[in-house]
Amino acid sequence: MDVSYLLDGLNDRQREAVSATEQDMLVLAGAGSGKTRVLVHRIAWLIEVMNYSPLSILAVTFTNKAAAEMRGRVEKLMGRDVQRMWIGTFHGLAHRLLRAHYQDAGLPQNFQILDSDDQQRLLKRTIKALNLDEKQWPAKQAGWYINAKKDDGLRPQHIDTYDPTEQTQVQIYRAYQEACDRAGLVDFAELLLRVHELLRDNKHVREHYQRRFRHILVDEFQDTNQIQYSWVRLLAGKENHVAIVGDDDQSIYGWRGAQVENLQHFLRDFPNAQTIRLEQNYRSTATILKAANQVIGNNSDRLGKDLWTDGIDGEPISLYSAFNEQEESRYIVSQIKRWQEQGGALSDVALLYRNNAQSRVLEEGLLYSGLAYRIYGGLRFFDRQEVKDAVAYLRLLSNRNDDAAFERVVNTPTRGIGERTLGLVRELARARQLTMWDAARAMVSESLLSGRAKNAMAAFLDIINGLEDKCVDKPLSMQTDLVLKSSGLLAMYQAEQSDKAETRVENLKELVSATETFVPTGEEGMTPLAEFLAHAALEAGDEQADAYQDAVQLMTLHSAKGLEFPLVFMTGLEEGTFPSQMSSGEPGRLEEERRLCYVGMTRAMEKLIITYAESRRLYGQENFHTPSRFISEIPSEFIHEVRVQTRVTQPSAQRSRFHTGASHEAFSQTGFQLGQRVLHQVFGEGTVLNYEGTGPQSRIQINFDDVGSKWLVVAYAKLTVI
DNA sequence: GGCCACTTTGTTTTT
DNA sequence: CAAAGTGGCC
Repeated sequence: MDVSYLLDGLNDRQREAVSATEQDMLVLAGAGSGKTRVLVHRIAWLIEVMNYSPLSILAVTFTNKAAAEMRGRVEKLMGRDVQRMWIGTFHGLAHRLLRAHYQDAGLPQNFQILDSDDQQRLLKRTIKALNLDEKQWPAKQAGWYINAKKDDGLRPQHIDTYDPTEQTQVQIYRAYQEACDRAGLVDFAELLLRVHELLRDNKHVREHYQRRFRHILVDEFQDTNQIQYSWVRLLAGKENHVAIVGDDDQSIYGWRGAQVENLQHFLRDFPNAQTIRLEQNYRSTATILKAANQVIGNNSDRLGKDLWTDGIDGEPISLYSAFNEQEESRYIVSQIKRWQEQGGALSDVALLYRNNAQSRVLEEGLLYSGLAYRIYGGLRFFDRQEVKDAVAYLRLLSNRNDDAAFERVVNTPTRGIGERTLGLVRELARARQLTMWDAARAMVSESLLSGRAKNAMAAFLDIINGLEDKCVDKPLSMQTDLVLKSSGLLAMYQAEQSDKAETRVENLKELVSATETFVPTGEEGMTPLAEFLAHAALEAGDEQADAYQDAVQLMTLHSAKGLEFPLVFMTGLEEGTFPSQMSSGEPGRLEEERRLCYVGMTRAMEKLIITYAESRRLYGQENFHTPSRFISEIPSEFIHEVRVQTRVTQPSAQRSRFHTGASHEAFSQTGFQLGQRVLHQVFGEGTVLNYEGTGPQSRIQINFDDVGSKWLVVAYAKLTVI
């Protein structure tokens, strides 16, 4: 068979990785070096040339999006369906394994997945039940602690501490885990940890999968945590081949347990592994690459890698110093407009920022100028309140012991089961080690509740039981429809008088159509409902946005990883914002911020524009910042400073003269706006920084490109708007 | 049970 | 500053 198409168009390093003989391999893939391409071709090579069955290959990614893209590209390249091949996320594969081996993993057959929101609620209740002060022991921190321990493979009994604070955290961890186990609930970290324990402790299961998966490929390996890596090692056994792809310079998730060190550990644990570096970049201009290389070069302990391109130098990186975040936004808008006038598409433009709070001012600027935009990172479909309510009913149908679902819907819509009644149920559940459902049943049958509460609770139990009878042998979409109607959920939202309620009803209907289009795989004795519930938990779905609209893309630097755009704005490059205040002090954290900067810069294909604001409002307070250290790490030869902002020498004195809000409008009546570009006959071009007074006596401060900042009387200055 | 006023608390995100 | 959460009151 002619397999040359598998190597066509690849560079030498890529070919080497694709066609490597059977051995372990570390592919150090720089940004834009064709990493996914190599993975996809490697999989096809193993099947077509090495004659491996698609079933003997395991490919793991972090996000559903990456997994879907990989599967799609493999299918396209090979021209055949690889549905049965295991390509998925760590969590998706863990779920699949636990469903198949629920008994060995010590789980009930109908276990449910707990998302972060559910986990938070359950923790809150657990902390309350332990009679701990909720102020002193916030559920958030407890969750953070528990997840971190699970990521490190630790159960409560493994944690030995004399620190009283940690002892309490372990106490919460233990109580929370007992609650999960009783209810058949598995949180995200638990999925991974359970599979790790399953493979570690069950020789039979482990050997089965070791025999099956001859080749294991892991994408974005720098993002793996301890437990994910030990999974890889367990599945690899002694005989299988592991290929990992990653980039230590793009490790930006250390704060959530990812261990870059895993790359070094891999080289230690797989001593025969071949290292292949993909350093040729096909994305950015040489200028952008050189600048990014310089920045990341300031980090220590790198595996070492230098991106290069045989492409053009391209334009210099623009650096714009704004006076405040409003003016930063105005400048960005003006540049986007210029891009658009030159024929550029809006969807080719990305605005990147360090934290979500920064998006607001940018958004306002775009809105004001009428430019279409799309913000990433909003609420996703299955995260919406009304959708979660409906799903909780479905979960309860599937598993009565699901305490998280029970608590969510027992009084939604309100049916007279208040906090008092629930308190009694919780008490009984704790005393008898029952789930909420069983405790509620006991309270009704043993008449432990007052008449009214008893009736209300009995009615709720009847609704759920009655729904089950109605749903027998019905298609999933009809079950969902029945749930919405019988529970009163739909009626509740329909009755609500707000603009929100309308979209909520729409979302509930959307949920029904989602169940209609959902195609169950019919796997290992799972009901369509069970499969759908897992799908809802593991893939929270896309945000509801018109992806096809030509719109500017706004997102955090983190969510930009893996994407590319012809024109990229990196905004808010100020000390304290980026690098973030939180990362100061710890060198490790600062290096992660620098990697984030590297990730941001390497998103840009043609043009990179970096902006910062001298002053920025944060929590209602105006703060002055120095430009980010990352700016000074870029050699000046690659930078074009659009405007040299004269340093504000006495910030507090200067600040008192600033005008905002209503007076700003009055100012614009004079014909000028802050941030506007103007021309003076003697001083040349400049930008309006500030003003004082109104009418003929008003003075205006202009920062001239050539001669710096000056105060001029508007009436005499003879300024022209550019 | 629902509404209003008060307090608190603010990185980065996927599963 | 503004959103989210809490607590008191009817």
